[in-house]
Amino acid sequence: MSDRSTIYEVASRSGVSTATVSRVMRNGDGFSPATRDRVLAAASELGWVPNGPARGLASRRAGIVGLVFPDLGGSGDAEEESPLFVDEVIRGAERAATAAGDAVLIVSAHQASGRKLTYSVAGKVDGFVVMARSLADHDTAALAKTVPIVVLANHSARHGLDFVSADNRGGSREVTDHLLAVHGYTDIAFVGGPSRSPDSQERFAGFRAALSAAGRRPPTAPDARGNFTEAGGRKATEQLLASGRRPRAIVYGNDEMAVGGLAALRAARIKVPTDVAVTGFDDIATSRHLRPALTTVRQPMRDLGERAVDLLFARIADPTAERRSETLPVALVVRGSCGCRGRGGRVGGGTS
Amino acid sequence: MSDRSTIYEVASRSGVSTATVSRVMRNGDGFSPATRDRVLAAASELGWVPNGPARGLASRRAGIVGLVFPDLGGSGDAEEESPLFVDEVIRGAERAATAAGDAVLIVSAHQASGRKLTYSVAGKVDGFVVMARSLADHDTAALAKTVPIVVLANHSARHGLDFVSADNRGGSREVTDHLLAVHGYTDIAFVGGPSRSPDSQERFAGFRAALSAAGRRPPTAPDARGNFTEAGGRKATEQLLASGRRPRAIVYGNDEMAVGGLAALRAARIKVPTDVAVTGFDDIATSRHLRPALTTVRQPMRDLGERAVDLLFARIADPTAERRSETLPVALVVRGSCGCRGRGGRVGGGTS
DNA sequence: TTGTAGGCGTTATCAT
DNA sequence: ATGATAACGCCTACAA
Repeated sequence: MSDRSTIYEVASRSGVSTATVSRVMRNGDGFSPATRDRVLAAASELGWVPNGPARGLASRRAGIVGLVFPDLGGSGDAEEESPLFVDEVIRGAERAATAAGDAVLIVSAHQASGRKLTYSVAGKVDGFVVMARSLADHDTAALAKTVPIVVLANHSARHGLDFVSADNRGGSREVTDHLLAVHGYTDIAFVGGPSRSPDSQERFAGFRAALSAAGRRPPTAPDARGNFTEAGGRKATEQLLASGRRPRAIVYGNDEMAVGGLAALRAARIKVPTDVAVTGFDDIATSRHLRPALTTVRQPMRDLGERAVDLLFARIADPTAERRSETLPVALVVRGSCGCRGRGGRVGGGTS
Repeated sequence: MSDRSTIYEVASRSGVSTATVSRVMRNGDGFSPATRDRVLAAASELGWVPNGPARGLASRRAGIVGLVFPDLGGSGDAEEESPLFVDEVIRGAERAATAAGDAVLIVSAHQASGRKLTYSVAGKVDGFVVMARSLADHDTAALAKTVPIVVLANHSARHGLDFVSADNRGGSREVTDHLLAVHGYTDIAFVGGPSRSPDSQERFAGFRAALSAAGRRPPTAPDARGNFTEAGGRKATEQLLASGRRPRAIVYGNDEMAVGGLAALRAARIKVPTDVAVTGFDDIATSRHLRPALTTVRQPMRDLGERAVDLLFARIADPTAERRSETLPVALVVRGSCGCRGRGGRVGGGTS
């Protein structure tokens, strides 16, 4: 009730040594079924569970992996970034960690507090999965000197860190191809995310690749940019329209911006997809409820989290192994905003 | 690089004792600025951070709080429950914990694996915040015998556990009042959630209270029930219509079901809000993008997480203190689905 | 302001 | 199959 009991009490209560209790609690072998039952019974009666810290200290493994994700500026009412993405990744990570008997410690990082905040928990985990844009590059690098790390983003190749990412480029190319090939649209605008965002860069690259492959000359820069938020997408679209541009289709860097874009287009009395087709990237929950429903690209968010944790475990197991990375396939989700009829489901597989 | 250094190395490298290094790392006082700098420099050079487990063992505090949330059946494509709620709570908890220098460990619990899963991490944390419907009641009770717990749900009063919840009853009563007083609707149906869900029960109670206060005789049971999912809401609505009932308004137990309901009504060629008004509960992200946008009740999800963690800290600090509980106010969010014009924002405050 | 030393509750190594 | 018994890395009185 008050003071938690220890392995000693459980040991004496069940008439065995602490070593045996330890063995039983670790599900290993080296004890008879009878002994096992006695120990478990004693533990249960005392409401005892092995002390994590003591365990971690002795075994040199906390049994906890940390997940650093970008702080979604909870202050205002403006959704700074798609929360869904983060949450799904968290779930995937939790699943993979649990499967391996570990737990997940979450850390929200505001770019600023990055270093300090992260160090305060670095000692509590066996390693970190660091999501893109949660830490400044140099902070990530510094952190990597203290504990094993796997980055969840496109780049970081230059940092020599393990990483896993979605095939942003391939997905972007796929939607663009769809617009080009299936609908025959040729004048397509691209509304990108932050210029420094690797994801944003990759998606633009995919857009360009599709255009090039179709024999068209791709632009050297996005027609407009937003910060991956709904408001940003609206503003970027307004600018695009204000500049006099009237593309037949607009490829947005992500769903949230597409949502904002849809609002801007509606305000400008431009019909979607009749006058202009629209596509996004991410497939957030809202997308299928819009009208027209948004044609977009779905990322395997859960899988991203899982794979990142798996790579982390591998890295922890062998700190000197060669650098590894994985790119997960994405899937085109065709709905109404591109001009296709009905609310069709996913189409095609991913890219490698 | 390979083996992590210890406090001893940092101590000798900076020419002080381990006690002093410890003091510096805990941000306490009792050391000169010069010493502080030397220690920090040494630590930085060695890439050293205090070993969490060792620290936890010695101080008897892991510096970690656990958050148990319901497993959102990641298997199928059906969203079993509003993920937003869980995620926002997680964020709130993370914030409160961080503010106190602690970290948050997340644990997804499938009703089944509840006991086992949870015990495997019970030793790693100083206490748990257990979200509603993540653990069976008896598992929660059992867990509470091992570590301090705060429940995030309406009931649990009977278990004598601390808890924090949103004012489900008040919010439900408020939307219903709105339908009654502002719109003058009298024939209002209620589509509830799982009968065993405390949230569901409270919301129905609020619905009844509003009706009673308006001099109408409230039903003894919801007109239909769903499992808080979109599919469930659709099905429940179809049943309602199939039974021949044609209410002037439908109050749904949550937003997801309202979304499904909207689809069912559309399929039945029943116009919202012209023919029938609709309201939800939760204010999920999708709600404001629907058309008509959904009138609903917003819960202070983030705050719920924060308060729960705060209560947990208090409980950890004083295990023998009296039981405490808190009910947080909710806010009515009036949009188009109830019949109000435009996309008005929030209205009124909460209830106590 | 700083140092000394015992102990925190397990795990893991060696025995038996 | 089961026991002794050193670590494990840090905190925290207690001293100085």
